[in-house]
Amino acid sequence: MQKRATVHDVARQAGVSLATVDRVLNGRTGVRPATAEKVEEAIRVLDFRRDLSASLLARARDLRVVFLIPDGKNEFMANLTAAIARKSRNVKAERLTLETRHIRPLDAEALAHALNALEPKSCDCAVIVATEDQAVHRAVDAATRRGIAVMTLVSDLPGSARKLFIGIDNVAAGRTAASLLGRFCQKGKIGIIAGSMGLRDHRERLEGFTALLRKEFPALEILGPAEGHDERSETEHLAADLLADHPDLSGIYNLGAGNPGLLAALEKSGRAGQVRVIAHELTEATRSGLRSGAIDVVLDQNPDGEIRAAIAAARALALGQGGDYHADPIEIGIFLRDNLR
Amino acid sequence: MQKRATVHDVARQAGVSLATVDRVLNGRTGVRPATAEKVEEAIRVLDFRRDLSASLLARARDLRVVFLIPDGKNEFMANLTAAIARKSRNVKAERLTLETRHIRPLDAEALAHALNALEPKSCDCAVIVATEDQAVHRAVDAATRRGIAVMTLVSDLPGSARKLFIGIDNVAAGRTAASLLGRFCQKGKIGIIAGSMGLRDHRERLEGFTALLRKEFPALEILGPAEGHDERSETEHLAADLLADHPDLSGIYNLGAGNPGLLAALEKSGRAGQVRVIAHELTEATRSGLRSGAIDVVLDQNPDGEIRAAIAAARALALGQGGDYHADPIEIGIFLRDNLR
DNA sequence: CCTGTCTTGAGGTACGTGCCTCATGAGCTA
DNA sequence: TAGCTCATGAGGCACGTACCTCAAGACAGG
Repeated sequence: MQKRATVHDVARQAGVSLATVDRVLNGRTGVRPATAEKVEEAIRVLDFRRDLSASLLARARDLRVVFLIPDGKNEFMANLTAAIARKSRNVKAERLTLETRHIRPLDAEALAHALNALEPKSCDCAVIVATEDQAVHRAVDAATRRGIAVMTLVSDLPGSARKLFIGIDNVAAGRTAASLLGRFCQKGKIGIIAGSMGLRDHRERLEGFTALLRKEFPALEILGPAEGHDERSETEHLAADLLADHPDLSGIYNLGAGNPGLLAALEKSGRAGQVRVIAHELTEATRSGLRSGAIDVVLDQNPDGEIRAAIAAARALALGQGGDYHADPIEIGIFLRDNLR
Repeated sequence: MQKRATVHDVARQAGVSLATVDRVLNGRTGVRPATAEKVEEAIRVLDFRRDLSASLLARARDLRVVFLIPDGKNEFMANLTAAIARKSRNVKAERLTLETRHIRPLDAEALAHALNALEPKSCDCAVIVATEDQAVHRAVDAATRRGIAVMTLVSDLPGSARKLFIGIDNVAAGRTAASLLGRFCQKGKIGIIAGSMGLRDHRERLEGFTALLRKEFPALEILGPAEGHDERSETEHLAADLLADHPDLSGIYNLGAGNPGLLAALEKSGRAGQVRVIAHELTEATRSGLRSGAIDVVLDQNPDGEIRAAIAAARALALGQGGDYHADPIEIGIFLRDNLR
């Protein structure tokens, strides 16, 4: 078995000193491009990889990962925060520090401001739930230039300098919902409730859902989407109207939040368990809906898995060779009453 | 923020020397029980945790994890092996070495022999796909006594000294299959095909499936289980007979392997796409079945996730304080054509 | 008392990298 | 040529743990 190459080997191979290798590896100034190229060539030849253990040990400080998570009553975001706190305990022994900062939901300015406030001295990697906005876009690029690796979580910011997106394929999630609901319902109408068409993930789910349902189950009539703004009472009204106006309603797909409202409407209509319902994210509300039979299927993002992936990526990105990291994709969790965890 | 306690702090707190702390931490001989207890008390008081980075760095050798995987034509096991190889590249930089050794399938003696051959000098942790057998049981216990942490993968060995089981809840998987198939099929007969009732995971799936189907969907009639011994041709015959004998067959649950045979039978009968089919494990065969519509749902164990969990556990178990490690549970992956990865 | 065994202390080196200082030399400008 | 900047080399300390040697003390049995 081949022994791993060390910085010493790289220095020898490149014909330079340890100090120069160190300068190149850690992006310090004072190296001629030609010399840097020699070092990089040696790294390639030897397939050198920085030893993570030694690297973390030698740094005085831990690897710091800062999560910028929307605040508020959104239970899914609270689950994310809880998942971070859980992981935080386990990674203490691995020289990792996780920090969560809460941002006002949908406040792009606040998010950009928080990003700009991060200093590379106290933050190696930022993980944000992105809002699609120019100010955020600029803040991501600026942070990247300062040497902070930025990753997007749940909601992506394509085109920016973010190193990685961690989240599910929302178009596929929509298709999956349609595929299940189509098999569940032979005929009748399917009502769609969304949070807001201003949200990228909601748009993508809707797109996947309607495209597949139209193509594969043309017998089913699509109603909506109605926008409940992820709000309990508003969602309840929408669902109540759907149920009242359409006695032949056979399914509901709620691709946003506001599930407590949906459940209340189902309960009051007396048709819970008769109408097939698919919702998103395992929460207190959706779990109890699954148990009671009011909800048939919940599609979930698996916050723990996402946090785990973010941490793994942070380790690789902050200390690794950079570009070539490829994360395991986050799978869409599908939960029935019978495989609730 | 509190600075992490080091071995020096432990020594001071316990009123002993560094050497003694080292002896206790690494299980060396020559420490009186009373002294060891003082050290352990200090560890508890300070909440000391061995620094993984430094620990791995100081050891001359890497942390070695050996996987004992059944050989043969089983595509799922091949996927496991491939997942190990994939991970192996990524963990090189983290002072981890993964090794796969192949064992003749269902050969308990061979498995026990391989376990007994492992030396603690060259193996910190063994991961086995357990066969339920006394010899294996004894070999697991013996390896544990030699200082090798043993974990079971996919198939458990309850009652042995194995530190952890990594795999899905097979009873829940069976329930999930029943829950879906019940919603898909309004009436008619459901055929069950198993590999072998001698396999623990197959028994558990069957148990979960039949219990839930009887309770929640009493209108559906259960046929079987028939045993196809995870074999292509045998499974094909069973499926062909089911289809021929029961024109009102509305669903099939294959809880074992042998899916190529099942697909062939469906194809020849001309009823692919009309009979609802649920199978296990994403493989070449089941993927193509999902794409063609012959299979509706595949329940999957997620080999990559299992290997990831095994590695995380190995790190924690081989170097950690031991007992208090708790792994994330492996989720049952549910795949339709529309969320195939 | 002596001899042997067991327990404990003291101190060192090593692992691979990060980060620091200081010296040296090359190349430039005035 | 003197004075300057920049590129590079040389070397050392530090991080926290593993593992080694050697010596000293405790305590036993004879």
